[in-house]
Amino acid sequence: MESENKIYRELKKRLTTDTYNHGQKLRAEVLRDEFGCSASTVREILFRLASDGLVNFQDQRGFRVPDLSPTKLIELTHMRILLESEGAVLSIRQGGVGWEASLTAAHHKLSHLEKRIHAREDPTDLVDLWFTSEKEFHQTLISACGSTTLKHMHSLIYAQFRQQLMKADRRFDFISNNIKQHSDILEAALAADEALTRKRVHDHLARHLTGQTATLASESDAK
Amino acid sequence: MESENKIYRELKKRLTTDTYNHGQKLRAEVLRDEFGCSASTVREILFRLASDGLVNFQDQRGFRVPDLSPTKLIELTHMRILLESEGAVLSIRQGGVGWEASLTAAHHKLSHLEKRIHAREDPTDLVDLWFTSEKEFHQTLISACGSTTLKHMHSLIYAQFRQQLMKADRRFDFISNNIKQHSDILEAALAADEALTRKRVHDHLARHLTGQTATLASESDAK
DNA sequence: ATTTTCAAAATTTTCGAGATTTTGCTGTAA
DNA sequence: TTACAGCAAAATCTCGAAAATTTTGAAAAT
Repeated sequence: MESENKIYRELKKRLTTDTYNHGQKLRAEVLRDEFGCSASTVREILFRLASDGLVNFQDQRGFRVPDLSPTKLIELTHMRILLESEGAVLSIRQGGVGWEASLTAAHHKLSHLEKRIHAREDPTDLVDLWFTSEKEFHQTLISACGSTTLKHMHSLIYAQFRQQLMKADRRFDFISNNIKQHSDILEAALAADEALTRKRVHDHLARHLTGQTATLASESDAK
Repeated sequence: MESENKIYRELKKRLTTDTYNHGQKLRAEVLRDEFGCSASTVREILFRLASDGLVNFQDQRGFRVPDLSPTKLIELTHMRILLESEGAVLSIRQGGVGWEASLTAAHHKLSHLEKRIHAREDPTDLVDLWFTSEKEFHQTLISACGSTTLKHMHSLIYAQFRQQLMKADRRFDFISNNIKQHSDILEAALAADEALTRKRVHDHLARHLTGQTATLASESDAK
């Protein structure tokens, strides 16, 4: 079972990075050969990933990588805004110095990495690190919210979001004004400005929604 | 697999009603005998339920019904408030007459049922129906929000909430002012009053949080 | 040329037995 | 009495193969 978790994590990583094509079939027998375990074990893992929303399952038709879906990406973005705004504000209220410190630390790492990537020509080997750091920054942002449930929901949504975005836009996020947006969020959070934090989290996450209809209720409240 | 889904639904029903005790072990071999399938099949189903948060899994130690946790119940309540407020407001904006009609219908059924239960002495045989109707009312409330993802998250949270509440308070919900609260929500929703709908959804769901610290950020906004 | 039929091939699902790990009991020593 | 091994029983996990189902592809019919 320890190896089962290992395989689970490896597959999850592949599904949230760029390894497989959307719609691609995931056959238990193929993965069994690759990982050196039985097909039943793979099947269990694929069921878990299906519950996570990272894999599609159809009765008698096996498992597939989800299709690219702009609609889905919009929905996931809205959920992230909802959960991260809420989690960030709660963290501001309850986090204290410890939280501020860890958020600053997470931002520093991410910021440093983004600068390195910008400097280079071919950042392919730094991409993995960037993904880890970006995720960690957003997780830290909500880490002091006091709700395991909220954090768990967020991690489910985040993984699906990453999966969709990865297929939708291979140029990734570290271009343009992404660095500034992360800094802006940190600034608002450290200032304990709840409304501003909400707005900046929203603006940061909504950057992929260009031209889309505003279907998030909180959006109208966020000025 | 059709039978697998059947077993999944049956187990889910048991876990969200009162069949098992918290902490109780769920042994694959026992369930296998009961459902007439293999232990591996049961194992798959239990893994799915574990991902849904309705069952706890520990490596090499099998599956258990989750313990009663007041903290968890509070967190789930907060998530419900967050998701249902958002979903209700979005539905108000996008639902149209069709949504209003179905919400009225759902409320009518629930209301009728609650009156029947109040009239009787022993409502045990109506309880099942009430659970279905209560769930349906809340699902209908957010049904026109336009986000499959939001609805899916909500259904996960709702099931866990029901599971926890069932163990925490066996007197159930149809006591006290529950009838009025549902009517209030319907009224606010039909009036398309977004702020009032948020407030009434909040008040309705927060009724179990008596004396608890207010850890939900939206709470302070909801006057 | 298109559709239908049917059997072979491929894939998915189910199953029970063997391997591994945990649990509970018993006896021994401090 | 308590603590700690050692051992037996029970439970869990892994696996490969049999059974059931779907897909494929070629021949026959329209």
